[in-house]
Amino acid sequence: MHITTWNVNSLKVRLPHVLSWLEANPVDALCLQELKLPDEKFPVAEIAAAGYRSFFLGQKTYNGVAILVKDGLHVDEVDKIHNIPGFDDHQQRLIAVTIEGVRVISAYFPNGQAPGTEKFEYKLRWLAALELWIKDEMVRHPRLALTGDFNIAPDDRDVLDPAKWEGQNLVSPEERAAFFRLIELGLVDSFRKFEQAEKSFSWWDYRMFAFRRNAGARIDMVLLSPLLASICTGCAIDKTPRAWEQPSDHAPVTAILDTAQHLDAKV
DNA sequence: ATGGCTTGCACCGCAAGA
Repeated sequence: MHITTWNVNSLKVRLPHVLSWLEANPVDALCLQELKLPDEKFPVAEIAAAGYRSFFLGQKTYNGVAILVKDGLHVDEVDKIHNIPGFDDHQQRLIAVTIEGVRVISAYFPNGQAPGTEKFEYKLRWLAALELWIKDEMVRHPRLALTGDFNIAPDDRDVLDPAKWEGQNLVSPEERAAFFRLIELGLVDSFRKFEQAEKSFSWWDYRMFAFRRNAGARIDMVLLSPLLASICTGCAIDKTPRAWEQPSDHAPVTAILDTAQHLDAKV
């Protein structure tokens, strides 16, 4: 099973990219963030024509998340979740479905603006609620993938110039501590399970020729429960769509799970 | 250097992203 996360920064603008990327990369689940459109404008038909079912939670202008599931895969209909249970939020930032027994979560973590701001406080509250829910969810779903735009660069390797970033949003000690509390729950950063090129990033600012200079950050991730991590055979960032005309500022990140191996192991 | 791009909204400049 191939699971991808991609912050598309407007699904309306990026739909052609999503469709051509899927044609070349027919993954099983494509988790999207920053749809920036209300549910009534979600391009269900176009995505269905490409062979995918859409599960989505949108809103006007901001946020919005979705999971596109390849036709033929079983999705547990009663098991859908919209936003973090128990966390009262009008921002649409999380959706979860169960695909072939794998709990797949598409999450758009708050940006946080800057430490000390109200938005940063909201980010920390959101992260605390997420941790609480994920802890329970991992008990209910031993096969769990938490994917999305984390808006946290967990390690100094995950930005081009750590000295420039010090103390700022995305790398602050509070955010990194919240990220490592997820890791302490047992989640594995699938990207770091494998040898990767140095200076591997998933987001590059639109400004200052950041992509050309590779002035980026690795903030988009697929975290896996221990059971899924044990059958994960690879994780990669695909930089190609970032170089397309009118791109998203984020690149898709794909984790590969050898689910057949898992089923054999369970017998 | 609080700028630099890109998007959506709603009116032609603003908020928000990371």
